[in-house]
Amino acid sequence: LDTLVIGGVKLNVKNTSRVTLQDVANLAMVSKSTVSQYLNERYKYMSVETKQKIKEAIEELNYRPNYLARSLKQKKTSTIGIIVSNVLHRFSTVVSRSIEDYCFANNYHAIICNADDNQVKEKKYIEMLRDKQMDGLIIIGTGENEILYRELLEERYPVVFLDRSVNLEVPNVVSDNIPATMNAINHWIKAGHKNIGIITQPLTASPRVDRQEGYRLAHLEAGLTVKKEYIVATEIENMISEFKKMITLTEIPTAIFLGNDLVLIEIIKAINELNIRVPEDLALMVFDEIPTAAYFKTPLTTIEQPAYEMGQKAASLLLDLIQQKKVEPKKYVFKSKLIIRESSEKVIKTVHI
Amino acid sequence: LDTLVIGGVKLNVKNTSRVTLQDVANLAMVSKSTVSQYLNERYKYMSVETKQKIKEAIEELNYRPNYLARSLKQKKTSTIGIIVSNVLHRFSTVVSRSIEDYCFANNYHAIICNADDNQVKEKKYIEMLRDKQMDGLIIIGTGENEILYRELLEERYPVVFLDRSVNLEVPNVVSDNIPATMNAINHWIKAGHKNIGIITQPLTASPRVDRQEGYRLAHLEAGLTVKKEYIVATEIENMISEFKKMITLTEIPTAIFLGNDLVLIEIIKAINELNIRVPEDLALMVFDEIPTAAYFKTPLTTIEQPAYEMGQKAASLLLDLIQQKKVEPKKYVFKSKLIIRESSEKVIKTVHI
DNA sequence: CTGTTAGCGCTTTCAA
DNA sequence: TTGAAAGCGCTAACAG
Repeated sequence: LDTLVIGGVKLNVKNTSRVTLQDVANLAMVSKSTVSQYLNERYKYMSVETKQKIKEAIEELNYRPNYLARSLKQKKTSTIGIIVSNVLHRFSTVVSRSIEDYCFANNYHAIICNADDNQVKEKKYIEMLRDKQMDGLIIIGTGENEILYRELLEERYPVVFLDRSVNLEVPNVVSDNIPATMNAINHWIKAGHKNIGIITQPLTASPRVDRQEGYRLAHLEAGLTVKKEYIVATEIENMISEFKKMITLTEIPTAIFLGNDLVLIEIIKAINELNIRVPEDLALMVFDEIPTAAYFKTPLTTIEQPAYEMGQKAASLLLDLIQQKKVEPKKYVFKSKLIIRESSEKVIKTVHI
Repeated sequence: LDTLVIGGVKLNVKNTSRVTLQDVANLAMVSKSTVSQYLNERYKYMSVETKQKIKEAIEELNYRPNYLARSLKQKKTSTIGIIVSNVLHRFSTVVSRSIEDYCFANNYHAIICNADDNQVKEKKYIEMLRDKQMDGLIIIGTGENEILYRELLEERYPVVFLDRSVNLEVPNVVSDNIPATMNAINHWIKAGHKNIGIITQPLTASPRVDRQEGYRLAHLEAGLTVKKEYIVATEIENMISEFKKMITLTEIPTAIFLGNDLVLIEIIKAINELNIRVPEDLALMVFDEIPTAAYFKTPLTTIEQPAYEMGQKAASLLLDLIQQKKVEPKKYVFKSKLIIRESSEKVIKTVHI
């Protein structure tokens, strides 16, 4: 305890790093509650002198309130948690930045956790965030903790799912994966492609399932058969070898659809190594826009999701939930956009016999 | 309050969402402190039956401890804050992921905040993180809050600076910006370039200053004059127009060094639009590795920083500081690596008279 | 208009 | 081996 003498009055004051509301009250010679009123801007019936005294005491002591104590008492932290499945996706970066912006503007805080596509890690983080009394959660889930998700809902804990949907009564912000992929595949079918492949990560997350489903539906609608050998859903580590298998089939695909940016980064390595020409030997599209897509050796055709808008929507839904406003527990679907560049533009000549 | 009857004993228990330690104690018919002992694994003198009773009560009630309350009492949160200058840099993504990994492995948590290259936002976040009683901070600073930084140090608050150094007695994890840039520029000078440009964001952050300095030193060492018109340090928004000015000088640079990935994304737009050939018309290098650098129309020469290692180091320094271990308040310098690809490889023919 | 009082949910002596 | 009591820093009824 330091001793501070002001106007002849001697006061004990804790050292600067741990000034409390009590210290301010002592110095201003009012009670704790009055200082608390002041801090919470409940000036209704506060005299000008009291206000002034408190203000000076706060400055003098360089006082800052302890949010932990406040939150404990108020039973709210004004903080939300974000579980990101994998921070290395560009999509995740943009989404979490968007959510943070929304929170900042609304005096909330966001804490971002990277589940790293790992179910166990996701579970630990969800529990931790609850234990730290986050007011709510936005989850870009691994999709593999359904029991836990269900528990959260049963306890009426505010949660919004993003990107990856779950079959639960909860708001889901997603993009139109099925129609967007159908549209992309149709573009190729119209250009004459008959042997189209698709590569995604394992089908543990709904967007991957939906993209594969869109691929399938486009084929069915066009009356084309869906060939098992052209459909790969595997871990990043095995992707190159699976790709190599696909392009050594007797009937090689003329076009391949890539499930996301991480898939692209793998496949493009192999394409380069094997000197495959894009799109002459193989046409390519990627789900997810890449900032430099236009400057590739062959500019890349991509599907752009409105990531920023999706983040804003998810954040606003969550804050509404937290503030007990009425929120429909439905899917909020966002439209994504096919951006055609060279990599997909090979025309297949049809041979007439 | 719900009523729960167990073994003929009637107990009042709060509804599931807010089970407290007191509820567990009631159900197990022991005192709060005994439960607390159990939670903190102080089993020393605890009877097997007590342990068992508590265990069952916790499961029965689905109890989870409130970290806020614990932190308030213990005066530590086991959480650190990360201030990132701009999440859109790939470097920041990798660094924060690295720090999070380190924390996860050490039972700490990291909360990431995006200062968005904005001094005011940075200040707000630093204050918020302190008010939330974070045990320490890793700052990739805007560099414009020196007074605040100094205050933190005076209060002996654990802080580590990363990427951007400050002239304070504090641990700084940085890469070798000056020699790395000199090395890169020397590569061009040896190839015969005499008119080399450099474009960075404004000189508010030390890496930008250092990269420009490395550029300058390489010129001085080689006895080449440094031309003002070849040095640009400006906001992203003005970058394209400044670049266009540079390439309409009477003596056009034959090579340009780009300060980071965000600069590249701007400049490459203009290069494409103006149909400038790289490296024939203009050689290019970028500070910062880009995952797809090898697959550009002209594969990009880059300088790769050991971002992951830097994150690990910063995190370990900070945890040491927090645990009162001795930490030298010096610069911890990491070596970056020049990765030569085509974009820089133009040989200038020297004309002999 | 301001102070008293009683907690928020947990930890931690100290005593029994 | 366990429990009682005090208190972390703050807020909010309620009195006065």
